Amino acid sequence: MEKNAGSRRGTPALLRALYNRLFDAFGPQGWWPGETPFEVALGAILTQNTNWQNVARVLEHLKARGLMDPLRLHRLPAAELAALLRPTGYYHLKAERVQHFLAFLWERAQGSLDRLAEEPLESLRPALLKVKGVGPETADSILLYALQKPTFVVDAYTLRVLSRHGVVAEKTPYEELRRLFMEHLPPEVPLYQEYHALLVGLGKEFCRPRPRCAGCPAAGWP
DNA sequence: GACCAGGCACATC
DNA sequence: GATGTGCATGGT
Repeated sequence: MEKNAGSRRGTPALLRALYNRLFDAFGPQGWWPGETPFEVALGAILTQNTNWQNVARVLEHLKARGLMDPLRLHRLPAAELAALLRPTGYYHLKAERVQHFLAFLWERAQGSLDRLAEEPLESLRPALLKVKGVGPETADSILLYALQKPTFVVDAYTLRVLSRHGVVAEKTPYEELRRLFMEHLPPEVPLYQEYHALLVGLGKEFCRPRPRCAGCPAAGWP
């Protein structure tokens, strides 16, 4: 157990303090980039282990081609879809994963993210996690940002920031880190969205693999 | 040319 | 259950 997580009593205050400091440093992030829930969900799959700039380029291209649409993408042959996804890397794999998600979306909600959002988080999250190619981070990103469900998104930045500051161990499992936030913060969608976005903002700018945390505004926290 | 980027599934021990 | 590996492009 790390130095701060050891005393659970102080954790809500720690998480609040970090949030406040990040918000002061970076301001509101207004995440996730994307005009529609479908675009957000697609972006969540495409950005797996991939630079967002590459994803953004593909999303714009899809929009320009009139393909930012569940039905049209669903009808696209796998090879054609893969070719469109090429700049995001792992493109054969991602084409399959997008098709699995689309199949799920049609089977479960007739292709409508609005209809999917009618389901409660408790049944939707396990269902999403059964879709091949949708792991916990992708599922939570779709739930929080596309479907407005109060679930916390953990990603590489979340773990790196919190472990560098001694809040958790470096190899803390996904579900444990998610639980840490959800047990100690009120289940508010805007708070969860903003917090995750701020952690990514901090991570991208200051908490990179190396050099370690040069000039980080959260230095000295808590 | 090496390293990195908003993971995930699968094989192996 | 923990660890290693394949998947791949584009920016720095």
